[in-house]
Amino acid sequence: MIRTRFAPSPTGFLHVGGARTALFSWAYARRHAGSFILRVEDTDLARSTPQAVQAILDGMNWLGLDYDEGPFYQTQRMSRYRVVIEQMLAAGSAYRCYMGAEELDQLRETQRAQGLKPRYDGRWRPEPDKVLPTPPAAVPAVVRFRNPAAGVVAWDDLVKGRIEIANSELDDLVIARADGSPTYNFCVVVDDWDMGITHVIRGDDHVNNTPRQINILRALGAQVPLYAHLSMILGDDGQKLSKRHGAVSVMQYDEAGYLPAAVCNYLARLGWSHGDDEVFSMQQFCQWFDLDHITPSAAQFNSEKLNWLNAHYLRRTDTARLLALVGPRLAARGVTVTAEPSLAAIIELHRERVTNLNELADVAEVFYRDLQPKAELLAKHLSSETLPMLREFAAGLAGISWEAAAIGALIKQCVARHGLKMPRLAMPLRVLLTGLEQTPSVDALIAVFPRSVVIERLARAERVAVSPGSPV
RNA sequence: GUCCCCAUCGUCUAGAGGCCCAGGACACUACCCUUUCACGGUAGGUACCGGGGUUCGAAUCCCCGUGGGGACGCCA
Repeated sequence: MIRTRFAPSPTGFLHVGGARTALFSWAYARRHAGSFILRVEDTDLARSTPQAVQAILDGMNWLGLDYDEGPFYQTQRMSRYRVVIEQMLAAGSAYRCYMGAEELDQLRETQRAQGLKPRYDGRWRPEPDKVLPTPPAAVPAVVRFRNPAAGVVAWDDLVKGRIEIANSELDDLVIARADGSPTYNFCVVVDDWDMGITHVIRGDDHVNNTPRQINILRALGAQVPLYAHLSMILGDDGQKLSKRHGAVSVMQYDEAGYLPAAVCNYLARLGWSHGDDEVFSMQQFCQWFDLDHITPSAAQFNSEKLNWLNAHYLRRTDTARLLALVGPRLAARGVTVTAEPSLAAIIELHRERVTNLNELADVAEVFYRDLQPKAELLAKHLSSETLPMLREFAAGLAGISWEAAAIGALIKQCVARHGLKMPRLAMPLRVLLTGLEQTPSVDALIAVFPRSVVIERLARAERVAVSPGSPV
């Protein structure tokens, strides 16, 4: 039985890197009919917040990443960690260290100055023939793990291949602070062990923690899980994703009008591939996903490709669903959606032309709110040549049946009678009706509006025409 | 500084010794479609970081270099 986990620390929102890690862990469990566990690593009381926990939950929910167990909170497992620490102390795989924090800082500084890797020097580490100093009464002890002194720790990383690190590179890490609280690397080990995690899929910033964790796991007599370290995701500019470099919450993609399916699909293809397949459902992804075919190198986020994918998904989403998605967005903007013109018809007409839900809302807004065309656009498309044709068209509107075909016929008629090309009429119509130069074909566009609104908006041509300084 | 990791078009990637003078996708350019803009269609340019090996043969294996990244906390 395969068991994977996603273990974020709630110190901020769920960003794309975390989301991708969660997605891969989730997909791997789904692929193998295993369990996906959510564990909140909140041992840093100072930085963890309930809002951040909620933000992570929201993000996962939006993406559709459901978990089978959890969320577990490390802060609720403190008694368990304490028990394990006592066991290790008793077994001799951990020991108390009375070296103060300043003393440690000093040591590290000296080592660094000498060009050495800063490490604890093992002065309180018990050895067979070693005489330990007398514990100072006033200094509270930390507990350190007694890391093996010799040999190498190695594992076959499922993404990066075999990684070996000499134990001599590792020092005896603190597993319990002076106040008795357990530290990160230790909690992870106990949790992964207790929760029976078989595959640890996480960011490759944890590669350096892995040998330490393996050593502790071994000291505990626990089964060592398999590890897969995912390389990081870089921002659009190739820079590391950070708050100032556009690291955004996945929920911001929701706000920006992206579909979760598109974001998932995009994230899935970032660092993972299945031949030439680019567009696939989450269901398909879960059938295909495996840990081979994951790239070991870092990937740069590409918003343009995400946009393309989103547009693609938008085109495939049925109108009813889009209606439910766009409606609230319009409401949030204070736009009242009325029966006429029909929002469904507006969406139908524009769904192939936009890349996100907000653009769909933007264009819908034009129908429900009378946005004034810009003077320069009117000046550009209205002329003494087109004005009579426009009048004739507006007049003709009253007597035809209200459908795109009839409207189109009227347009062709007017254009032909004046011996002009189609755009000479289509462009002023677009601008007068929507304030935009780019719209779907005008006949279809007009058919969506109520007849009265069209006539009213076309009347604007007259007002422009009489104003002084117009090119008419 | 020490240790670890990474390296194919601008970007995401295919590629697990011959199928590759390197394939797909986004982006880009041109053309077609066309009532504008998209969509769609067709065509096109652009890449194996460098140097040494190994081999009949290397994008693929090995070594060195270079570049990038990560880690060295009583943070996670």
